[in-house]
Amino acid sequence: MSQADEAILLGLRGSSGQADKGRDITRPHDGSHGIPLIVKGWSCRYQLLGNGKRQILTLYLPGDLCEPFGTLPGFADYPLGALTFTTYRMVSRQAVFHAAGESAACERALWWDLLVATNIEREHIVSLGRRSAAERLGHLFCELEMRLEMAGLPTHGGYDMPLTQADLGDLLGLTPVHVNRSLQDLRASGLISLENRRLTIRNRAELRAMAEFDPAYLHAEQSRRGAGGW
Amino acid sequence: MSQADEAILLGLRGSSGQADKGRDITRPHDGSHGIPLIVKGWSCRYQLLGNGKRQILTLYLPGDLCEPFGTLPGFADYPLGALTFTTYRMVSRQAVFHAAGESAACERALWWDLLVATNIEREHIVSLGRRSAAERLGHLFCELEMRLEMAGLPTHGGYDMPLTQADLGDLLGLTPVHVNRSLQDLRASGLISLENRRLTIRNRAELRAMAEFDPAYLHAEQSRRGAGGW
DNA sequence: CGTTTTCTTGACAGGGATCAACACTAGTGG
DNA sequence: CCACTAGTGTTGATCCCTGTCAAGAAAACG
Repeated sequence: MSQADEAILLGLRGSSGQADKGRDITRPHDGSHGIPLIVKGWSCRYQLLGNGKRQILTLYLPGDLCEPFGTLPGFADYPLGALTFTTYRMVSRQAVFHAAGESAACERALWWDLLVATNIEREHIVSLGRRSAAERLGHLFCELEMRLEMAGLPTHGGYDMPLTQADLGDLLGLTPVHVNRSLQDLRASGLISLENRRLTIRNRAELRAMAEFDPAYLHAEQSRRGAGGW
Repeated sequence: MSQADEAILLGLRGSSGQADKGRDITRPHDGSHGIPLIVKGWSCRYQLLGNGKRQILTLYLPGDLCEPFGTLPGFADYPLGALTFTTYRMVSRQAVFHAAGESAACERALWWDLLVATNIEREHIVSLGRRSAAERLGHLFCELEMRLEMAGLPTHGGYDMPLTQADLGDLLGLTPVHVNRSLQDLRASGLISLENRRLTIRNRAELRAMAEFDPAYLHAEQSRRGAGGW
């Protein structure tokens, strides 16, 4: 995708908004506002259960378009909440479709986004189903590093990781207490350090190995390339 | 979607194929064959882990189009395996796009399919992250009942559920042994019966309540309706 | 029928949950 | 500037849900 095409997508018009930490950006049944494009901050789609538990479904970082092609009316089934103070832009479905029609590279970028988002959710399923607590954390930290890098954010010497241990628990299907203890294990193993909401990967190779993190599913090599062979 | 439109989608041309139980229908890097449309049998997309564990990502029932808009070349990241003897048809991406262009209802049906598939994966995440073993099983059985019904397959008086307890474990992130014991609990509670691969829901209301199954995420009411307001 | 797969059961171990304090940090207001 | 408060991180003790290992039944299959 060329700079120009990227500019088209990132420059999509739409009403800007912001949400404080803990507030919802979007809720089911509150009318279709369009597709949120995260400008700053971390947010997530989540589900609340009867017993008060929360499960975070997907994490959105700055630059992420929440659902590239949006939803049909009446399909916004899960709330979108701000995990930190977040600013965003609501772009209309039509604007996105228009951009896709204008440039083949744009359209391809949107498909790419959709498929990578799907893969991220699938890796999430693998983590929740078959990985231990420490492995889930390790996998997440590896994924975040790559995603931030792909979004053009700096990750040299670590990155800011604003999630609380409770957030991590809700994302990875664990209790805050157990997140705490697993983090200590990771620190003790010399794989990471995490203090003041700043995460540093101290031994990337070993961390990736223990978490079985294979970056292929993020298709980073295609994220900024020209149109492929289709 | 009218009968005619549905016929267009279900009647999509493509090379037919079949796979015995346990064999793969599609593997990463084996060239792009198009989009598999399951005709008969149950299949799944899965991932294998280093220690031999398997995690099933999504389950496909007869009539399911595996990824409504297909993937981009080089994006088939997970194998598609047959859980029972399966027959399928490989339809080309172009054919699907052509059908979508021909009829607005067709296009809408494809979007619907994409969004419902996404919701199913998200509920899967919730189950794996926050539900107990018995709840996961209960939720799955409720979901399968609805999906089979939506696909036009009979569910009156129960339905055939060909998955082994090992398959259920790989789907729900559990051990076969624990699946076995949790099933016995569900039977003892009078919620279900499962024998000879036939499942009967004995108390739907209570089963849905204990699993917190809310059918809304499947959007059944829109699956066979005409074009909405978009 | 014999063979393989699947289901069932028992004993035991362990990862993660739960409950409950306490420490630390940061923001607030007097 | 210093309590005061609320949120977050840390730790300990204990419980239990689920995993592991192993062996038999039962069913499916050729």
